[in-house]
Amino acid sequence: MVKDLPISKQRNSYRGSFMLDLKFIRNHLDAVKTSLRNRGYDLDISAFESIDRKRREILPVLENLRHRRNKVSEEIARMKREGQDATPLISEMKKVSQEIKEKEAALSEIDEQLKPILMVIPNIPHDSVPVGRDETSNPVIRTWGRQPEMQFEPLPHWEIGEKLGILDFARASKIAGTRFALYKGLGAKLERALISFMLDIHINEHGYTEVLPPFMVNSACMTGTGQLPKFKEDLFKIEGWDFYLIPTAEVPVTNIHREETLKEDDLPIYYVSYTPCFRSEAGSYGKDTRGLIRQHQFNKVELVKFCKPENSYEELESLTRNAEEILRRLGLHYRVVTLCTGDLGFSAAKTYDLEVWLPGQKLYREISSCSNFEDFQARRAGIRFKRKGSSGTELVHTLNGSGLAVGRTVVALLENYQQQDGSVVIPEALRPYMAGIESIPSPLQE
RNA sequence: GGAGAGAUGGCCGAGUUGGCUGAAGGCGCUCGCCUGCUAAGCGAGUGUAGGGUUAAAAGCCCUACCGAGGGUUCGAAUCCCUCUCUCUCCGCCA
Repeated sequence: MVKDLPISKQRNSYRGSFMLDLKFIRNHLDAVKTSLRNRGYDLDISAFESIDRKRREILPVLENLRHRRNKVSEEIARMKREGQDATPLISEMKKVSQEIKEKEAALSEIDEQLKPILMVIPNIPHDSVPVGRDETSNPVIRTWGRQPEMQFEPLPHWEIGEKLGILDFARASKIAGTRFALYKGLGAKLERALISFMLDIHINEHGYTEVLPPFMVNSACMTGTGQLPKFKEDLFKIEGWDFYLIPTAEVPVTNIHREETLKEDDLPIYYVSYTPCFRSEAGSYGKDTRGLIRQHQFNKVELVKFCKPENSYEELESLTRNAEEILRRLGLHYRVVTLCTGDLGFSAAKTYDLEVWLPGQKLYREISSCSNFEDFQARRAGIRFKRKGSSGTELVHTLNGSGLAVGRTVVALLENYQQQDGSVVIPEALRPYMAGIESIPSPLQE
């Protein structure tokens, strides 16, 4: 548990860390360029280098001028105290001051050019990430369970849900529009049961601390986790405010420790958080238009970790296992794939997707995405830690993964547990959360 | 929405007739000493980031940072402006 964390307040969000990023790119230019090309990003080296060079020319000059100013100001103070005439020095310093102002303006202009370049460079994939162009190159690394055998033609979940009277898409679109759902009766209860079920397992068995964050965040948070500035179109923004609806709990939860320096003993930190998620789904017009798969608003239970760099890859494995555990308890057949370089998200260094089997649609569908961001988000958000007995600080590594997407879990349950008579069996593990009922009965049975 | 108060180092808390304060003092923490345990006591140290020096590190030098941004000035934690946040009272409200 974290207690009384000091908040370092002196920086303006990415200024201090901004430099580290710069130095790394400068020192590993070719390697950076190559790994970014693997994920389809073209880094303009010459533009970067010329701006960086200008910056490094100005900085020492500016610092020397400031040094001079500091020294002479001391001298002026001394002379005045001793009743001497400091007028000549003062007038000389006027010129120096003017020069400092000019250099400062030049430097900040350079920073303004550099910042947008740096902020849109994606993370560098981990060595273990397979090189590939798109999702067709994602290797399956393991599979659990098997496809259920059905003696009838399975229906897609939207038909099941509407027949059972637990999902109402028509009225949802009257209330809000397309890509929204209205859950009713046992449908609403099922969604709520899954949230509690997932939270309880992660809290009680996997050691996560539950948090319930704001569902709107400011732009500093969105920049910290990497949604801004590049993916503004995917977000819902509150008009007239610096508030965005969160697209995932990753954003508020990772930003819990923005601009903080944690103690070594605090790490690792595990958080689990239920939140609704809001996504514009810009650019996915006509895709998954039916059912619960792709909604503007959906529920998700999210796992978030902060850890020391040397542990982050084993933490990724255990986080992924924690997410898988939910599917296993629910008896849902799934597979785990590693995202290849071309399919990797902007901020991630490595990602495993859990894909659940959907018999109604006869395909595997992403239900969880578990990523290690290494220090990418920590650098942007200024999340550090201090090792015992050593001076200086280091960036933490951050990870997160869905544990699980709740709406898609409902989809999987409806499609995998549908019966010939139209009812849907509730898996045993979930029954305590459903007031003990064993199935959602078909209206025809009553 | 109206009226006030405030934001300083890990914490508490000085510093507001601008100058030698990166920042008194206390607490905490670290190391050493002392005390046959514990407590107390004594001494020293104790921010972050960037740049330079170095083969590297240590060390040393420089710069920046007293909520954020801008301004005045030879010089600002100290003066002015804007913003953010926190707190108190009144009103309103789930």
